[in-house]
Amino acid sequence: MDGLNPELMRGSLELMVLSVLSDGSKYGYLIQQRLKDASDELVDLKAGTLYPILHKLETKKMVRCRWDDSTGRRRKWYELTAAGKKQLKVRVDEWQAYVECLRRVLGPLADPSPMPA
Amino acid sequence: MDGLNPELMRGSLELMVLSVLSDGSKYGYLIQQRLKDASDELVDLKAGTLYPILHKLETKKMVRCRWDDSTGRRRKWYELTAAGKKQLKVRVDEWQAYVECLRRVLGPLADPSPMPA
DNA sequence: GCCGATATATCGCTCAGCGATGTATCGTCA
DNA sequence: TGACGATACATCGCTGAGCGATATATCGGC
Repeated sequence: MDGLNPELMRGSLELMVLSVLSDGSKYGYLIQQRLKDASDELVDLKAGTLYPILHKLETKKMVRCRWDDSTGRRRKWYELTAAGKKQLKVRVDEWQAYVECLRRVLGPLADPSPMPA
Repeated sequence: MDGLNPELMRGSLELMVLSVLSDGSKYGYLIQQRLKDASDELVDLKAGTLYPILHKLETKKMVRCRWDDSTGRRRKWYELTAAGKKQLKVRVDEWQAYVECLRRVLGPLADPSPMPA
């Protein structure tokens, strides 16, 4: 995590990983890069965060994985399972509900208040 | 927390408490109720969560507080300090940035996809 | 040959949230 | 009157996410 409040990110990292995997299988390091790109450098998942997440997703059968040793670089490719895709939808819905809820709680504070005239 | 993913809420609870205090001073239990109301029952802060947050905000001088023993009910009223109001603005901005960032990361997934025709 | 980037893995710390528990008062209903 | 649920505040200790630190190994460029 970089420019964003790290406390806020807690809980949405798994969603982000699932999301990045939704447009095709990727290996860990690539996921990390894609996430950084997609977020304008704001989300920079540390290795100590990313890999445990991937292992957890694998245990829960949300992703399947396959080692590729054909190049010098050992790479572990991850792909969403059907359960993973379903889970992603659930997580996105949870996220939308959360945002909507916060909007309600924040009330007028949530509105982009322009410079006072 | 009730209908929402509790993992997601982590990190935004303090923001919510500050937010509820922004329209006037309140005591703990009242904050809890207001938050529940404002969120359509979705956010139900437990006492074991709320009071430590308030103590922390007090320690950080984000709120000032005053006991009211005039009624039988011992109540501790909390009020945002100037620093607290400033902090609230910062937190709201962080929240907006976070939401915007997630929208970018989720990409097409973030769009409300209607029933397929 | 050294260094930074690529690539994965694990251990252990920190800290937020919260369940459990404790205390005390109030209003209501039997 | 006594029981019970709501009001009102507090603290202890557990769980689990995130991550810093550390380890290992390969690759390309200078």
